[in-house]
Amino acid sequence: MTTIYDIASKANVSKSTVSRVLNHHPYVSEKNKQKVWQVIEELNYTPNALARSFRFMRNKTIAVIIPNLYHSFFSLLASGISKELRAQGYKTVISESFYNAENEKVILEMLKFKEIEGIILCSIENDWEFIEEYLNYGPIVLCNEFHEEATIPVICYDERGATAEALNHLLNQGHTRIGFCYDVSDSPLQKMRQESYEQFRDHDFQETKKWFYPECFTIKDGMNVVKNLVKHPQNDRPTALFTGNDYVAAGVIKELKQRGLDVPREFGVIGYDDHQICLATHPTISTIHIPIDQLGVYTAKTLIKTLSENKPLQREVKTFEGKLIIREST
Amino acid sequence: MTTIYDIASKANVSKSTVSRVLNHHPYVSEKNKQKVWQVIEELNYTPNALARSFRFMRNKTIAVIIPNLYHSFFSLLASGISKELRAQGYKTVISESFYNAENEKVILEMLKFKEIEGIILCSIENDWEFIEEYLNYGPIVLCNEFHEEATIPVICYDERGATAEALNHLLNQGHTRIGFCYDVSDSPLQKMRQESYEQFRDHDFQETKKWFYPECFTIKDGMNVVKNLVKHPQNDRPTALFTGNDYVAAGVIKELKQRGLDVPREFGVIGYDDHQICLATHPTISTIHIPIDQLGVYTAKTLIKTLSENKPLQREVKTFEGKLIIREST
DNA sequence: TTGTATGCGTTATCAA
DNA sequence: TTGATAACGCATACAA
Repeated sequence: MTTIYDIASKANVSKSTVSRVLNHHPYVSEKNKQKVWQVIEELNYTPNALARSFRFMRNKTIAVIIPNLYHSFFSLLASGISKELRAQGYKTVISESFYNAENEKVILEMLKFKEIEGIILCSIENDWEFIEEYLNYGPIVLCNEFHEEATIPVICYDERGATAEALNHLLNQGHTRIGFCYDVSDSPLQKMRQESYEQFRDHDFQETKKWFYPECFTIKDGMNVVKNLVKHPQNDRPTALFTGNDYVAAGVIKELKQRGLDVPREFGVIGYDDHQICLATHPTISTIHIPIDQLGVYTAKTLIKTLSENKPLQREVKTFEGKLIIREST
Repeated sequence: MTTIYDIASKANVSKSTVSRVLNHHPYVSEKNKQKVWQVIEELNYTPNALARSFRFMRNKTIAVIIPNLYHSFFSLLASGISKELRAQGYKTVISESFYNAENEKVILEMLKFKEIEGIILCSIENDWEFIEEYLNYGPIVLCNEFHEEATIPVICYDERGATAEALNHLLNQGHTRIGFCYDVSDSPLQKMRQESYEQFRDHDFQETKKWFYPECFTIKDGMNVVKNLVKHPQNDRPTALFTGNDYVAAGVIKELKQRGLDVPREFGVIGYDDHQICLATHPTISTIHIPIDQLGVYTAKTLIKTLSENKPLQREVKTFEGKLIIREST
C-alpha cells in the first residue's frame, strides 16, 4: 500500500508537504506541487480513508432506520435521503427495524461506537427517554414520524390534514360509515391518523372503533379486510375504507370486485402514498400523494447542517403537505 | 471521550491490560479483569470503532450496487443481502447506479480509497476490463447479473431456463406470436433472456425483432406497449407478452382490459418476479418466481468468505432456479 | 501475567 | 515555504 511517506521519499520532500499538496494548502511552492502530483500519479496513490476517518474522528456515514425495504414508500424515502447524503459526501447505511425495538437499538449503539455519525429515524420503536440518551453520541433526526416531545428536528407531512381531506372527500361522496385500515397501532404517526379520523365522529361515526382494521400492510391484508367485513350485515359495516397504503387499497378493491361489489358505486376506497399501483387496478385508486423526495432531501440537509456546524440539536417541526388525488375508486 | 487510557489510569493497570480484557485475551488475572470491567462500566466506556478500523485497516463495510430502489425486486435483493451482512457484523451501503456507468464508478473508487471493503454488483454498467482493475483493491462479486468472462463469483438464477419455461407455457396455450418486454437492452442478463427467446424462432417466430419492446420498467410503460401494439392489424401483432417484470405485466393487463381485450382468452401475459401486485390485477398474473432471499444470502456469504479467509477471488457460477407460477393471465 | 514501546496513515502545530 | 514531530485510540511484539 502506498502512503504519503512513499510519495514523500520519491519526491524528495517531507510528508507534510505531500499532505499539504493533497489538501490544497496554499503554502506550497509550484515546483514541489508539480513534483508531488507527478509522483502521486506514478505510484497510483490514493489517500487512505480509514486513516482520515481516524484522524478526524468521523467516517462520513449516516444510518437511516426504516421499518422495512419491502414497502416502496420506505425504499423511496431511503433512496431520497441516501441520494442527498451521497451528494454531500456521506455514505448511507440503510437499516430495517422491522418494527422491532431491539433492531433499532443495534443501530443506536452504532452511534455510541462511532460506527456512524448520525441517525435518521423513520419510525420510533423504543421509548423516547431511551433514544434520548444516544443524543450524547451524535445527532438524531426524525423523518416521516412524529413525536410530541422529542427535542430534535421532526420532518414529516401533515398527517391530520391529509386524513381530514380524505375523509371529507368520502363524506361528500355520501359515505357516513367509513372504515380505517392502518399498519401498527403504536406508532405516533398512525395515532395521529386515528385521532384525526375520530374527530369525524359527529358525522354518524358512532361506532368507529369497530371499523378500525390494524395490521394492514399488504395486498393480501387488504383482501382479508374485505373478506371479514362482508360477514357483517350491510347496515353494520362501512361503505368506504381509508387505507394506510395503496397496496392495501388494491387488495380491498380486488376482493370487492371478486365479490361483485361495485367500486365506487357501492363502496369507496382511498389509499395512501400515490404508488404506481394506483393505476393498475380497476378502478384506479384515489389516494394521498406524499412528497417523498422533499422529505428526504430536507431531512438529509437538516442532519448534515447539524453535523457540519457542530451545533446542538433543537426541536424544529417541518411539515410538508400531502395532496388528495381523486381517481376512480371514490 | 473515554479511551482505554482513562480506564487504565483509573484501574491502575496498563493500556495493554485493558485492551486484553476487552478482547478476551486469556492471560489476564481474574482480579484485574474484574477491576477493568468495573471501571469500564463506571466510565461508560465504548471502544472506538474508528480507531479499530484504522488499526485493522478495515471498516466492515460493503457496498451493494443496484440499478435503483424503485423496483421492489432490487430493494428486496438489497434487503436480503444487507440482512445477511449485518448478521455477520458488516455494514451495508446500498447504492443506486440508475443504469449509469459514472455512478457505478463512484462506488468502485470507494474501494480504492478503502471506504468500503468489498462490492456486490447487481448490474454491470462499465466494461469488465475497467471493473477488473478494482479487484486490486478488494473483492467484487456479481449477483443477479451475469458475465461470460468475469473472474469473480457470479451468483444468479437460471435466466434461460425461466424464459424457456415461460415461452413453452405460452406455446402450449396456443400462442405463436409472442412479444417480449424488457428494460435495458445492453445488460448481459437481458441479452440472455433475448437469446433464449430467439431460440424459439422455429415456432412461427419469424419476426421476433418486431415484437421486442425495450425500456419497459413501470406500469405506465406496460400500458404504452399495448397502446402501440393495438395500432397494428390483428394478424401482425403478438397474441401474448412476456414482460421483464410484474409491474409492466400489470400495466399491460390493465390497458388490454381498458380496450376490451380479454386476458387470457384473447391475449396471454406472463410477468417476472412474483411480486404481490400479481394478486391485485384482474386477472391475476402468471409469473416467474425468483428466490431473491437465497440469492442475497448466498452472495453475502460468498463475499464474506473471501474477505475473512483473505483468499483470492475466482470465477464460480452459482445458479438458482426460477419457477413458473401459473395464474389467470395465461 | 503484566507493562513498555511501536506502529497503523494522516493532519496540525511549531520551529526553522 | 518547509520539515520534524506529536497526536488520534487501539492492538501487539517483545521484554520483564
